Amino acid sequence: MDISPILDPLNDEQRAAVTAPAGATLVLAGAGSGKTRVLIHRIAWALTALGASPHNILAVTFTNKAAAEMRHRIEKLLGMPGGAMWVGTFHGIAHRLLRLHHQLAGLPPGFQILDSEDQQRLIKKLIRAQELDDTRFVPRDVQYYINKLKDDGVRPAQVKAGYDPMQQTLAKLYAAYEETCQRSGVVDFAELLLRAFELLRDNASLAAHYRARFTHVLVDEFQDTNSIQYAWTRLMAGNDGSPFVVGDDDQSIYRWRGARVENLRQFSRDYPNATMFRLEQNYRSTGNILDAANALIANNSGRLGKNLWTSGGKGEPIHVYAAYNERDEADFVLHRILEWNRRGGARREVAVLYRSNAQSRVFEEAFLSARVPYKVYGGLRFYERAEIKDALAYLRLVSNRHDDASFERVVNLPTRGIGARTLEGLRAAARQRGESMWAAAARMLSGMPEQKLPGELSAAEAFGARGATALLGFLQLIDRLDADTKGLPLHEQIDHVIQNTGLIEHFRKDKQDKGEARIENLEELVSAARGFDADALSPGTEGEKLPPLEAFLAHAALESGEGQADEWDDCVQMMTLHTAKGLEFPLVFMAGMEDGLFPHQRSIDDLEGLEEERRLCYVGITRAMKQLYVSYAEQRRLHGMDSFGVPSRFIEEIPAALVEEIRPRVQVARPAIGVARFRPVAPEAAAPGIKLGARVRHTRFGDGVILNLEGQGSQARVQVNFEHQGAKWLMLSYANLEIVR
DNA sequence: ACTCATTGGTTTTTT
DNA sequence: ACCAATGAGT
Repeated sequence: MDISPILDPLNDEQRAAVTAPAGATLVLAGAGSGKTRVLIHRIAWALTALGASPHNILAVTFTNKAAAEMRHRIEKLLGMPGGAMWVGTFHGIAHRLLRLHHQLAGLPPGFQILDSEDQQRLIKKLIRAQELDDTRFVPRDVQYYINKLKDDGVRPAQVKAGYDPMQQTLAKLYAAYEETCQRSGVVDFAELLLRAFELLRDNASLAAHYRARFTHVLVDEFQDTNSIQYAWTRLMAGNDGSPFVVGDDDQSIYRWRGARVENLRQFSRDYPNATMFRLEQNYRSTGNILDAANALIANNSGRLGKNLWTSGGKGEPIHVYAAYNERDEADFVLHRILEWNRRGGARREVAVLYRSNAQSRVFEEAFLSARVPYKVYGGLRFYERAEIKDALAYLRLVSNRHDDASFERVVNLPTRGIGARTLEGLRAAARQRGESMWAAAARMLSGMPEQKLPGELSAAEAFGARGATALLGFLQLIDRLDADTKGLPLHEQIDHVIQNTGLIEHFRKDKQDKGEARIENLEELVSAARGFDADALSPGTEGEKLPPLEAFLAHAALESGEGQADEWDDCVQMMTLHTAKGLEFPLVFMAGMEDGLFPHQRSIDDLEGLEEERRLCYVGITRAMKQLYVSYAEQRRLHGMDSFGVPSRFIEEIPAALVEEIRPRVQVARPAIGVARFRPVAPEAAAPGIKLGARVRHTRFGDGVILNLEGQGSQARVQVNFEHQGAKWLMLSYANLEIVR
């Protein structure tokens, strides 16, 4: 086979990495240095020069999108289908393993996947069931606690709760949660990974089988792996196997969800013979943009070290705009985009990046009124919509009666007279016997004589006559749906369920326009099912055939369905900095660059958090190919309150030589000659009594002492050390400080 | 069971 | 400001 297409498009560094000898390999790849390309060409290299077959390849990514792209590009490069390769996300591949070996993994054959919303609802139910104070045990926090333990591989039995009653209760909740999941036959996302890990850890011969098979294990975005993913990768690759991992410690922005950058270092320790490569030549951005990124990230400690360079030119400076407020900022961005447009630039080449989703609003309003098409990424995805999840819950019950989460979701939707009382009785009964709600209901309503446990109530006692009838109706409904749809094609199954559960009527009643949209979404679900082809999604199935309904449900949970339909419309792209990772745009705006917003207030105080924010900023800067605009608002309406901001510290970390400040348009009356703000104004003149050490009062921040003064006239700033809020920089002209004493 | 008012809380996101 | 979740009242 001709290997020139594999090696020719590569630079020296890339080629060295791609042709590395079989064995552990670590590629530190800077932003825009051809990371994915190296991964893909490495696979091609393994298949040609190293004599591997597609059967031997396991390639793991974090997102479905990345996995799909990888498969696509390999097949294109090699000109052949790579069906026998395992290419997928950590979760997808873990899922596949668990389906194949569900018995060894201790799972029922039809187990289903709990997404994080389902998980939270279930946890909430458990907290209530244990009659705990849900202000002390916040479902979200408990969810985080449980997932953290799972990410670290800790099972309930191994939790060290000590004598702290809070910890003990949490540990009890974790145990109860696990029990419920196991009984219901459902698995959450963290559980997929943990089970797959334990499966290999506890079954030496199975692990040996896969190690023998996957002689080439490749991992993308290695800096995003958590402990379990890393441990699993090691089991899969073996200690003397050939893991080929690619990552960039400077782009680690998911520490908050369990990612461990340390895994990059750990890799070198665990594989002392590993070859390491650095990709530092950047093909994306101008020199100025790279210099800015390099300078910024140099402020982080403990980096593995990397300096991006380009053979291209310096390009334009980084533009910094100090907006008066957030609307002025949006206006500014809008006009620059119109200008870009006028000069022949496409809208899809432009990205507006921000720290948090709420910030998109002002831009949307500005774009809307100027009729500039835009697309906001993020937000609710298809399979996460309430009505879709309702329909899926029915389907899940049809497929598995013991799924309590689904049971609770739809037992009274649409309302059929199964109220809180009835459910409480049912929950209590189920808890007492340690069975699912379905099982408890069926048992109590069967009318069969049974042996009662002491203190157990009869159906009539527990639910009342009306509740009992209604509940029986629900059980019969589900059974009927199951019987009526057996053997039907998937989409007809789903259509039948939607038509016969009363969901349509339920949403039709919705007075607002929402009901209509919901019904359309349900119809869309049917057509999604019609187009669903399980084989196309996980090719190379070797006896891992799943009933179509179950395959579809797993698909819905694992791929929440990021619609890529209108990606090619010519729209301005708007998204958070996190979402932007891995993408590139000729023109990039980073908006809302104010301390407290970015870096975010909640990360500002600890070093680790701040460094992660800095990496996020690094990610943002390195998205830009040709032009980068950075902006902040001196005044911003946040949570309904006006507040004054100071420029993000990250702006100052960009060398001044690379920056060109854009002066705000002169407001209101033009000064007669020259620029007023350059006229020296004694601080006293602007604000009497404002001097170092003075005690001042701020309407929001309270009392404090002036630490520092800077700037002149309308640009004057003060740094005040507030008694309760700590030190803050404020614009003197907006801060409205009152001198105390 | 549904409607309306009040309350709390607001980073980032995949799977 | 805005959303979701809760609680009181019809």
